[in-house]
Amino acid sequence: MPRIIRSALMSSLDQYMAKPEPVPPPRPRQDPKAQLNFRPSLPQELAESYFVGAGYDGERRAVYLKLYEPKSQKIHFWYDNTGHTPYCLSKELPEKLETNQSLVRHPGFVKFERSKRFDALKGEDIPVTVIYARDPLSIGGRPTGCIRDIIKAWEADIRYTENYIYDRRLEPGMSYSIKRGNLVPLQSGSSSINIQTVFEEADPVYQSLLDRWLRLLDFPVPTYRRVAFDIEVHSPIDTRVPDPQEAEYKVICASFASNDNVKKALILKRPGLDVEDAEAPSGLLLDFYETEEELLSAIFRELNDYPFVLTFNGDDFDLRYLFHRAEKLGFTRDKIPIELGRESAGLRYGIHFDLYKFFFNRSIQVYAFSGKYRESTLDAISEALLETGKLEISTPISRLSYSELAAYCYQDAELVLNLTQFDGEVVMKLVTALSRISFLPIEDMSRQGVSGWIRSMLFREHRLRGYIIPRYEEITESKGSTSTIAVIKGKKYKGGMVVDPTPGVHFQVAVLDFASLYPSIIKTWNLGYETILCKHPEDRTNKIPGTDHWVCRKNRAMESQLVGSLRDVRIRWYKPRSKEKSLDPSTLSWYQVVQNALKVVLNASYGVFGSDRFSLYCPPLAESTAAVGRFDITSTIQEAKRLGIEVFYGDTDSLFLGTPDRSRLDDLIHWSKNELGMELEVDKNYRYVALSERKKNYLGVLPDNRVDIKGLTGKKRHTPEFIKATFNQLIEILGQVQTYPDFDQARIKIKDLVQDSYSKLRNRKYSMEDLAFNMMIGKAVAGYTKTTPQHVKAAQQLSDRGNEIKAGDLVSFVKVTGSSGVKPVQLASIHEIDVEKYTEYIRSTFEQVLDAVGLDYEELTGAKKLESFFPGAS
DNA sequence: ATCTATGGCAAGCCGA
DNA sequence: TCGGCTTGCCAT
Repeated sequence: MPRIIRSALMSSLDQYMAKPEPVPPPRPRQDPKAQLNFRPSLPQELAESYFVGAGYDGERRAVYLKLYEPKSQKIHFWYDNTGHTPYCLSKELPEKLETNQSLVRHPGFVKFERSKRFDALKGEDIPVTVIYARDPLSIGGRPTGCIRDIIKAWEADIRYTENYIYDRRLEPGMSYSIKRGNLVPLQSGSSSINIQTVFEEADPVYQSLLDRWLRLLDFPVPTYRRVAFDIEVHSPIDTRVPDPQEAEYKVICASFASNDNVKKALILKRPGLDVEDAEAPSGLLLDFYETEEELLSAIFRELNDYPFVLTFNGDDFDLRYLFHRAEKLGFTRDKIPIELGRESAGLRYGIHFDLYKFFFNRSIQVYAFSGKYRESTLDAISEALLETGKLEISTPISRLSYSELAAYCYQDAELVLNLTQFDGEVVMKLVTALSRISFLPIEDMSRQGVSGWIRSMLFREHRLRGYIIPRYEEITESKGSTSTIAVIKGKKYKGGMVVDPTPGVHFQVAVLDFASLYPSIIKTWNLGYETILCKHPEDRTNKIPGTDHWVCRKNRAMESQLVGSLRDVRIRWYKPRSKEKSLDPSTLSWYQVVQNALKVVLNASYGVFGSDRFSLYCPPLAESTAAVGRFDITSTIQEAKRLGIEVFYGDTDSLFLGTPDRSRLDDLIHWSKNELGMELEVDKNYRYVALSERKKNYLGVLPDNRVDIKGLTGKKRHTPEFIKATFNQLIEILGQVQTYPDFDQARIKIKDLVQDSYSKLRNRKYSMEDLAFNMMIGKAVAGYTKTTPQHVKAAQQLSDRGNEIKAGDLVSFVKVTGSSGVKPVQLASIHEIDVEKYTEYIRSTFEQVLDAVGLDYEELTGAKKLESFFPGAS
């Protein structure tokens, strides 16, 4: 066909794809599976749509993108038309590689191509050979016989869709259109912010990074049309969770809750249950199905309708079960809209977002949601974030009535949906922001940890700059290991510094900290795997204080620039704006989300280099970062003392300082900026701080009487509830103290408090739940070989009675008199409680605080004569 | 089989 | 009985 004609036909004809077939008209439900063939929309023209997903089509041997068009709220597909092919790199020349028969005869081998890459470890361009392959599995992924097993290959263990995204400079979460069959990025140019004035940066490379982040992070987030779903499976044994691989039992119910107001439960009719009796809980639609085939077909139709499908553990249960169950019932693959991976489950049409995986991620748990939920169960997370827990049912699922079953099943779907809707949809916004920062589509990002996000961001930057991505051992071999000795046995290098506290009560204390300490150090010290311990002899004098390491003066490190620019964008742009009350609520909420997403990534950006599972593992880099941190805080303390400022305490990046007058603190802040290049900020002011001799243990009272408690047993999770409650009352009392003499009053109140608690304990007025210690069991009971801690003893007793305890379970136990010393709450009675042990526990918990404020526990409880260590008290 | 790092405390176990 | 070690939880 002549070229001209072909191109004229491009809009109606595509060489790769079958023409879209018209959707068949609805038919009566004779064969429920008949209408399930999934036909993707493959438009030649498409208005601006969000790039939300990517996959590889093995048949067509091409990457496809899932594009979400926000107006119609539908997913459209675009297949690669650039001829991009899987590849890996070799440092050998083609002439040499051609002699390797198993390589050139490999069925997946396509061709060699000479090319160049910048080798950042050497600091020079090197020749490389690009080895193209027929499909990604030929490069790697099969158990044996892959190209990467035949030769020493570079960049051979990156998922192909990720490779594609990096090479094509695609930006997940951003907007694209399709014009004449081609993918076209939205021409937004650069962000509209004047970089130079906000960030005072002259380096053009650095400026372009700042500009990139602002462009990615200021771009709007669409409303994602989505449905949450959940299934219930009949199980003959009430306590057993059905195996999704076997899928041997019937699916009896599925529920859907969507943000376009679908609330329904699909129910399988069962003998002995009368449909007429079923009364739907208000607003919930009940749909009954005669056969399981019909039910599954209806579920699949629903899944094919939504661009986003939310589950809680759908990867490992719901979707997996449905897939295998459908196969068992004779559905052919093309009639099942689910694609199973090894540890994930995807959908043909939409994006599957498994909230369990995302909320389980420790970075998300700790930094994004500041530890509000402790267990990654739907119940615990909803209770913490939505303040609505699950309804408990006592009847086994198999014996519920239709309406009970529907209500029970639906509430899970609704909770899952709500988890993406509360607080102005923060979760969907957060996911979008993280996807843009990591250059990973939502489905991939949400299933990886923060190290995967950082890896992806760095790999992408390597590709962008034409750097070869070093192999793991190249870095460790050329940079060696660490030069400091860790304080804690078994650790690789020395970490942060903790200042010995000055015990006592200190009034008017300012807490200063370095803004993003480690990321700032990575930025100002030009730290990266390529610059630390560089090849240039003249740079050996550029020492990292407190180590034997040096850092390059000539080349800028990519990590330093990336981490530094993310840090700047957070500190100088999003963080201040996230507190500006004058902004409209939705902008404000987006800034808070971005600020938080950046915090999550930045917090991990130093640690990953010290993790031997990280692909750019570089211990001297992590070590140097921590060493500069110690240097910075030590020199700041020195300077503070020189300025006549008292230093009471400090930990890693924070200093507790006396406040002689504000101007002297300003002097210190300026000194830090000028001498260290570090931004020191006043984080908060305490009316008073109580310090004991213990590090990481203190109590600080804020001007509004709120109290910060750090590290004290009374606040820890495992502490029995009654002690926590009493402890909180103690804190309440101390929060009222304004000046020294007020401690007199406080002491009397505390005395009453403690005595009251004692008498309740002796009279067995507390419930078992109040008395229970709650400890997470870190591994299976059998895994404790060295010692048998108390919570393990309790778990053992439960196991003996057939109550299986798994790693990660919370064990509740009480201390009892008798040989074992402990019993799980379920098995103990109030009369066995060991009052002495509990008395002792109260004492030690309270002493931690009372010590610090100079009150003596013995006196308080009347065990010793009344006398105070306190100035101002009699 | 997933996991950024190190420093520090309390409690209890267990062998010397 | 003492002290080192294990464990869990927390601070940064």
